[in-house]
Amino acid sequence: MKKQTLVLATHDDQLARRWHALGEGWTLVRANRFDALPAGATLALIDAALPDLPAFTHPAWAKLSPTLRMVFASSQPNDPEGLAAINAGCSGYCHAFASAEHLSQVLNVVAAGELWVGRSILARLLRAVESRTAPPAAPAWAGPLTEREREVAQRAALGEANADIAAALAITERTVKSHLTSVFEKLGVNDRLQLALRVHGIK
Amino acid sequence: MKKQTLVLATHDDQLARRWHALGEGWTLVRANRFDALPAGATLALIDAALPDLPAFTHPAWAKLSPTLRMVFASSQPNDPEGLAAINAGCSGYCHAFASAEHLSQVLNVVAAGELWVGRSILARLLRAVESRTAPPAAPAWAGPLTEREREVAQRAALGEANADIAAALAITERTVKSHLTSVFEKLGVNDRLQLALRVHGIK
DNA sequence: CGGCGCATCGTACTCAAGGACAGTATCCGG
DNA sequence: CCGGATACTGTCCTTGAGTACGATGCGCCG
Repeated sequence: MKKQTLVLATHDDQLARRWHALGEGWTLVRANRFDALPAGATLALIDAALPDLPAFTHPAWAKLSPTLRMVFASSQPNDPEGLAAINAGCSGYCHAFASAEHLSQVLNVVAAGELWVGRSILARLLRAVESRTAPPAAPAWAGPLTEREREVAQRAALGEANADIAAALAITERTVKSHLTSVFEKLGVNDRLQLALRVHGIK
Repeated sequence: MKKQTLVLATHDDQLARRWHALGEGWTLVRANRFDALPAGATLALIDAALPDLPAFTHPAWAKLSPTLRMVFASSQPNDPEGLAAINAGCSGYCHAFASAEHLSQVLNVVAAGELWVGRSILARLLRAVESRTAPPAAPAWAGPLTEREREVAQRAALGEANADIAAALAITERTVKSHLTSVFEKLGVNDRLQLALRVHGIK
């Protein structure tokens, strides 16, 4: 297997020496600045402390990400920064002073085209989706509601007028209002807008 | 480095032979059933097609996960199953017939205490949080709105009454209505509920 | 059987929302 | 200097939403 070129992008000589320790398996190239990333490179380990590092929202990241697989290394990793890095197009996020074994593993994974994020971030991601993949199975808001009330609430929460709901369910507008009154009371809200926010998980 | 024991849990002999190919680096042990997982094992590759596999919600998973690092291997991987597996306590999720190199990588990562999920699931996770962390950064809905209109729209979308918004912004309720009228017109909606759905990314 | 929950429908009332029509003041760029 | 955008305010009016105070019919369970 031919050695792949790995760009070590850091301004910190000490860190650079440390990173050079993971020498086997890679053709190492040093870059002192973000601007100095070699054009043809395909894999880079990027120090969060680089002086000229652009903000994650800067288009430079989007420009690089399609061709360059970037691992963002922070000396003080934290979840928000990690998420931002991944969102910016980085393929990995880890501790800058991690062990050579760990860094190698991260780089191997990323070089293989996968993404790497740590336990902590993954756990946070899972928690985030959990709360939005679970609802469809068990609509938490519909706890004490009856079947009919749920139908009406669902439609009201999507912005349908009472008259439309009545027509759709083949009942009177009066009945729709009746159901909604029950729904409001049971869910402890005052109007259909509050209901909508509740149903859709806002507030 | 002492070889770690890896349990290959599958009922499928063909798959078992295939998995035995990743022999180096592990002490391989075969298990034919979920019930037959060795008590002291610390790492297991589990076939999704196991006949006696309990549902992910079954307590058996929670009982195993603290001591046993499980990689769930499906012959037809899909995101929902992957998410369920991770939520059930598995440390990894991958394709059952993936290459030996790929499986080794997954197992190494998991053995190191990290979690492994594929690009696809990770991307889905990112999208899920993106939509709840990004909005503050780039409110797409506020395209043609003026600064003041945005403030009013934001509050209205959270269910505040016109009078409350007026009080909060130290203006007249009439002015709030005026701004909202502009907002409705610009966003092509009819009332504050539609506005709320738009602002919060529903519809 | 009698109570209870659920779904349905009626009339009447109050009120916030939103639109119609209009006016004043500021600031900025051609 | 004037047109245009923005912010702010006013009055009048219509309408939908929500509530109050009812009523009827049905199925279920003790």
